[in-house]
Amino acid sequence: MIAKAAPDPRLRIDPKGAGLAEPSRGFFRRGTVVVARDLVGAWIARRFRGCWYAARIVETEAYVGAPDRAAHSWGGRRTQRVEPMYADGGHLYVFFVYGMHSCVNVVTRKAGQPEAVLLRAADGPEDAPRLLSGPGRLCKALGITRSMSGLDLLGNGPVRIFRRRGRRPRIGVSPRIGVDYAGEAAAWPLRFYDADSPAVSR
DNA sequence: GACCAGATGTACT
DNA sequence: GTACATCTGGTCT
Repeated sequence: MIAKAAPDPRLRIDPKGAGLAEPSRGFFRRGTVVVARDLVGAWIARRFRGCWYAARIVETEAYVGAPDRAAHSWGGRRTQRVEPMYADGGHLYVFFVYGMHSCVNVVTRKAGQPEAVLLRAADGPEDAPRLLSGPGRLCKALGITRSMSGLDLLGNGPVRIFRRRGRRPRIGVSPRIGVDYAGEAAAWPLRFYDADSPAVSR
């Protein structure tokens, strides 16, 4: 049984009026860097008690598997926690960190290739622009918990990704945040963000 | 801006 | 048993 965590009511949407399209499995099986870029401007949605809650992603980071010292799957590490990273593209990897925060990742590539995209921030409502600005806050506001790690984003699950046609955001690139321990990988330009969003940190 | 405490799961010895 | 983590909110300057 999946633990219930309520999303913030301000994120509630009408799924009929949203005009959003769901990407195919192939979208997530592509290279992790490309997916990380394309997820900026996409929407993450969560179903809770029959209602949908959603937010527009504005900041992501790519974690590129065994060669990436910052990734939990670095060196091919394969433990119970990181097992969802080895799933097929389009699954969810959620982990708990610093004793109090959850962080949500979208798994990329094919099964057995442990790469993923961390969702760092999304646009919040006007009266709470910081509600979703940071990986811990984003999880909290959408009610995403560790119990959802390993879920499939495609199909009929409670967490989904959608894309909207039209204007693509202006993308900025930088090294990843909070991975100073990762040696030379800490400098790799694997963070992508919407250069025009106020929810993006630093 | 810098600094720091907080709370605990996870990986490793 | 021990060290530390894909972070945040508060305080102080």
